[in-house]
Amino acid sequence: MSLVTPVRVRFAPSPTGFLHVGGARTALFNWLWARHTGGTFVLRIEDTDAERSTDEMIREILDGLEWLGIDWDEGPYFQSERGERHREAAGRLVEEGNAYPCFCTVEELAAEREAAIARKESYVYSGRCRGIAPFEAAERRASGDPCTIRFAVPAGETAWDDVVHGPTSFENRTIGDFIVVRSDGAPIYNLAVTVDDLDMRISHVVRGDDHISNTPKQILIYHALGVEPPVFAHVPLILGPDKSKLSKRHGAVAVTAYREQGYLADAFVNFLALLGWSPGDDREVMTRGELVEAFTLDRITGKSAVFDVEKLEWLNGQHLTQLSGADVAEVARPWFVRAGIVGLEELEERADWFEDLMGLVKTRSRTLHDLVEQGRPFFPGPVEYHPDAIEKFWKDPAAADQALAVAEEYAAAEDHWGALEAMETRLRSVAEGRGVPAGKVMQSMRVALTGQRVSPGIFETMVAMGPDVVGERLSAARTWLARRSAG
RNA sequence: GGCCCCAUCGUCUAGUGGCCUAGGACGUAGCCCUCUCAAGGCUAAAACACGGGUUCGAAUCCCGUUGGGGCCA
Repeated sequence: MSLVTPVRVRFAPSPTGFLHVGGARTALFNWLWARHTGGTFVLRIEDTDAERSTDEMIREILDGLEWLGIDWDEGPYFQSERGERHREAAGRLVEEGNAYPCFCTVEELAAEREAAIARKESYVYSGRCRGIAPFEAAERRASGDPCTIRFAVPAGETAWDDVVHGPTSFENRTIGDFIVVRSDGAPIYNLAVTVDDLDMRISHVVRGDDHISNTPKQILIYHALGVEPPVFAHVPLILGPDKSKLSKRHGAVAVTAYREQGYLADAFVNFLALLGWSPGDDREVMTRGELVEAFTLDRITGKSAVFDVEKLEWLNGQHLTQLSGADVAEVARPWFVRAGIVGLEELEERADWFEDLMGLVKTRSRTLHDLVEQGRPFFPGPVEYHPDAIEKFWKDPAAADQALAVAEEYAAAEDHWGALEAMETRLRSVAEGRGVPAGKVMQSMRVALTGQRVSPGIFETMVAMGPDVVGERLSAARTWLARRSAG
């Protein structure tokens, strides 16, 4: 990799769809490389397909990038505004004999194709319009004869040293004279991309594997334009669980769907980075800074990777656990508000309490949804007893009630809220005095207080709820149990 | 169909000729911890697609086969 030329990379999505997982990873790799090298990350919107491109999709893409924390240094540039440059380049290609007008009609081309198929050969354009003399071509164009502009592919081979795949080459005869400008004057993708990358002084083109077959054409254009092509790195695709290209069939298409599902941007970025890349040591849970520091293009794998949601969940849990209570509170706050559990003002008033609460529930949660469900019972209001919890700890209502009677007696007498060890010692002695196993008391309390079978330690739970709520919930639980045995 | 890419546990990967009786992670199973569940710790099952070469030696290099994927048609 050249140390002389500054690193300039780009992400060039076409706004015909959302920012999907594959696109996000391509963007991420470019971004990581730019940040790692102190280079420049350019954003370019390839909106030349006017019919399918929408402003809505542009907003969606920018929204997705923003969520992931992928910021750009230049742009967004819009390819649609660069038609003039594309046509200039095409003109130069024609002038210098590297491209020529082709007057073949759709029918003629179809005939050529069918003939090739009949001969069991692969179809490439015959190149017969190449023979038309320039003056004749000019005359026909002037008279309004419709034509496309085709690139005159030379004989030989086009090769490059792909950072990911190593030496890669295509025989030029398999490429065929390809169209660079349509008959309506619109520049074709390969021309537009090449001219844009050239004008934007892109040093490394990092993009999906699906562009490999476009690369020789682009290299040919670079050479015809008299410049050295950039470095290419073709990143393998991301596959669904069935190993086909990841698509809507496999669930979420837009990366922002993962935001809604309760994943942390940092965890998602970490996960994406590990899909097709590894730091070379055994690290897996990595911060954004660590990723930037460790990222190099030559460590990208050549093999496509399956998107594994379970690993994403685990990673998210890891990131959640590593965050401080305050940081978790920061991201979790809107989730609690949106769930209708509590108002934002109240959360801000009880900021310290909420941070402590998040500290308690974060290790038990993998997503922000889990966090909400874990945190819900800590807010005032009636508790719903979860069937699983009843089944597991209140199977015998009489025994549960007996345990709760002990719990009530203990809680009423407890005056050292906050001293966890002392609280436990006391509960154990009260329970022992009543001949009820302490574990039984704690488990029954868990259901009474949270309605769930999973919660933080019972004493931490009590402290977080406070004596009043605990008292209320214990008696409510006994009433409920009594009614249940009666009915 | 043509061209191109790829091939290590179910999944993500380490591995660039000897350090590999193939390492880590997710997931799975078990154990420890324990008031529940996580987290944490320990353990187990689990892979070099196949066939030929090259080499004293191959997961690593070459060829072929098979399989998967992409692009074009």
